[in-house]
Amino acid sequence: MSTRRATISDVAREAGVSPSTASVVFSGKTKVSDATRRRVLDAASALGYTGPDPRAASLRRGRSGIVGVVFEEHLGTAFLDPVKTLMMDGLSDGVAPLGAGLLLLRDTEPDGGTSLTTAPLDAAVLVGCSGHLRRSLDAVKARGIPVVVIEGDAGDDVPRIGLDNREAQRQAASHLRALGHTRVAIVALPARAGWEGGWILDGTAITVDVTRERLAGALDVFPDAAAYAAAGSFIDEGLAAGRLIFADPAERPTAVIAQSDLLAAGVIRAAEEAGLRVPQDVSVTGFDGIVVDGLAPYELTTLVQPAADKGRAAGRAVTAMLDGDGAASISFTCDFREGNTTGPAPA
Amino acid sequence: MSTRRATISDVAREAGVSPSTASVVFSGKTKVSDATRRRVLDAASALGYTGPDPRAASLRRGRSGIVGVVFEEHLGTAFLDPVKTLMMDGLSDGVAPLGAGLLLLRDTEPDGGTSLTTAPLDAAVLVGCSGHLRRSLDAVKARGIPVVVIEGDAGDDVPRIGLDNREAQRQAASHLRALGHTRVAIVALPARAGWEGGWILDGTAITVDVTRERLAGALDVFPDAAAYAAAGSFIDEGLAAGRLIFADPAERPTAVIAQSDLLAAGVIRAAEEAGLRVPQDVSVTGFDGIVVDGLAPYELTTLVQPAADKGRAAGRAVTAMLDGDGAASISFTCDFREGNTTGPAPA
DNA sequence: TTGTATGCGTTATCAT
DNA sequence: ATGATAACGCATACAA
Repeated sequence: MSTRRATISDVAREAGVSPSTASVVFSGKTKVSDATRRRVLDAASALGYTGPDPRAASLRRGRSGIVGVVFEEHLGTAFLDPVKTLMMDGLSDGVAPLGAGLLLLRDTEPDGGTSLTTAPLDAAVLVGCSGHLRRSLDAVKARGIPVVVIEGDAGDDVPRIGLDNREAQRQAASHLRALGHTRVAIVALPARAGWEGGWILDGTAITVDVTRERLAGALDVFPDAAAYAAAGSFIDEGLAAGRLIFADPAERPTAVIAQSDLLAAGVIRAAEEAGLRVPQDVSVTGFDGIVVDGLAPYELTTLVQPAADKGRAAGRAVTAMLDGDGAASISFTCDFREGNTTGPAPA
Repeated sequence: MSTRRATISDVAREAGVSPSTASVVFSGKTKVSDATRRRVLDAASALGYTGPDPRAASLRRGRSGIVGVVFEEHLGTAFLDPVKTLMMDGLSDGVAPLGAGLLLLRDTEPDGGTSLTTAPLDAAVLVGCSGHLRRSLDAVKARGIPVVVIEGDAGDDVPRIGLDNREAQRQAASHLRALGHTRVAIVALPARAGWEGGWILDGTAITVDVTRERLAGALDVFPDAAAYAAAGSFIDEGLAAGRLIFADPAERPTAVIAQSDLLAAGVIRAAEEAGLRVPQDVSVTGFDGIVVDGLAPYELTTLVQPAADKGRAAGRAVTAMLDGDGAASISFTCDFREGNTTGPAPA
């Protein structure tokens, strides 16, 4: 048998037309008479030709139809976070008009592997650029391909998809204050990469933007609140933090502001463990507005962030940039949602 | 400024060497004297050349360095499952020797989007091919690129990464029988795509392989056990199923075999709700061996499946196929792990 | 160790 | 509606 795969020229020859005509049959860029289309298609199936080679097409077109998504963490870790997962969904939508697929990339690339510098990308989306993704950013900028950053700051020339973290968190805090709470504790996201969990003290440097901004929002309302930064956004981390916070009955806060819904879920569990009722004895707020699997019957009082919209916006931004239009930074707004985990401060 | 990006020829000219020499400096395929390498690198940075264009390189090489991963669900849904997430990690490892990245693809592609037929893939991995991914499979086979299937059956000519679902589940069931349990209920995974949850009756067609196999394993030991198939692998689904199962005190089983750890976690919660202690009043087994966030202090009695290994094996299989070697199907084995959620049947 | 020549498979442009 | 032509940017076989 023939050892070589058929090319579009083979098909054209078999069909008795020119290669360009055959090409057009597949791309649909120009009108073709039904008769010739038919002949070309028949020839193609006779030769087992399944369509243009994407590699050649992308060279010729200058587009690969691939958008890289860069995470700082290990893939498995990244997707443990429902917010990131939703964002991917939105991103997937956002690049749809481009007809692009998403290539998963990690910040730290194994040697010789496909990386930002060697992958055939049309554009890239960096997720959570808190100083860490700097190298990736440089690589991408050097290649001159469009980039946008979600949840992070990459300088003025890189469009940024953000969130009103500080204002939103302030809203939740104000809600608690209005309910009469004064003794409040904060359970924060990690202060920096590799953070193992611990209290945030005066000298603690917080390099994660999201953590810093949400903390600032809470402190705007409760300047004296103590904050414990967990090692990650997990229920079990919230549980651990909650145990610390509820350990001393004398110092017990009447409300806990958690920086994520998962942390909040853990805090609630810790409260139950300590024999505290939510919200009668202690109020808890979350952040994100995701569905926390297994949290029923509680409905968190939380800030609902438009995670999927953020992804979609990022997709649209790179699409616009590829079309030669500029893309501006966008800041999204959270929605305050009152659930049944907050109530009046106990007397 | 210059409107065109520099190519390797430009660099070569600038450096006073031939294009092939410049090429070799970047690919490292051949020895180059330090002096010329230096000159080429300098010329490159002077021209702002950041390395070979991946599109051109992949056309020339015949490899794109991209492996497609095809899911049947929406991306966000797929990654809600920790098992899939772990599998992705393993897959990412498995294709590392290939130096390949992972392109996320959905079975049902939006028109005109990057798809199995238009993406520059070297190989593809189909996840969960229960009849549904058939079309994707055909597309990939037509293109003649290597495919492997995880958790599913794609015919004899497609290597398959499997699991001893039936035997493993039988092990858990036997464990329960040895503990004296006789009244056992099963909480299964969905019976088919789009399943909304419901009891599995005699006539119920089960098209999801995993569900069918695990069910068979449980029925091998408890032929009369009733089985409720949930709408998905979520804690809340397990909770709903558990409520049904524990509703009638007279018919209450002393043990529940759940087909996933998340379902088991929900069942445990339902038991607590019903005032039943685990494992004193009711035993619960899971499947997967993942860490269920928020389940502490319970440790599930479960079957630990090597999720990451499955991914790794899939990666290795496509790597082997690309190297021209054949790849055989592999079946992995689960490890039975006894936790504190099973105990002797109540008297 | 370096240079020369060639083609990878396509599609955009322009002419017919 | 169809065809001729010319890149797209690179890596390799082979010669020097």
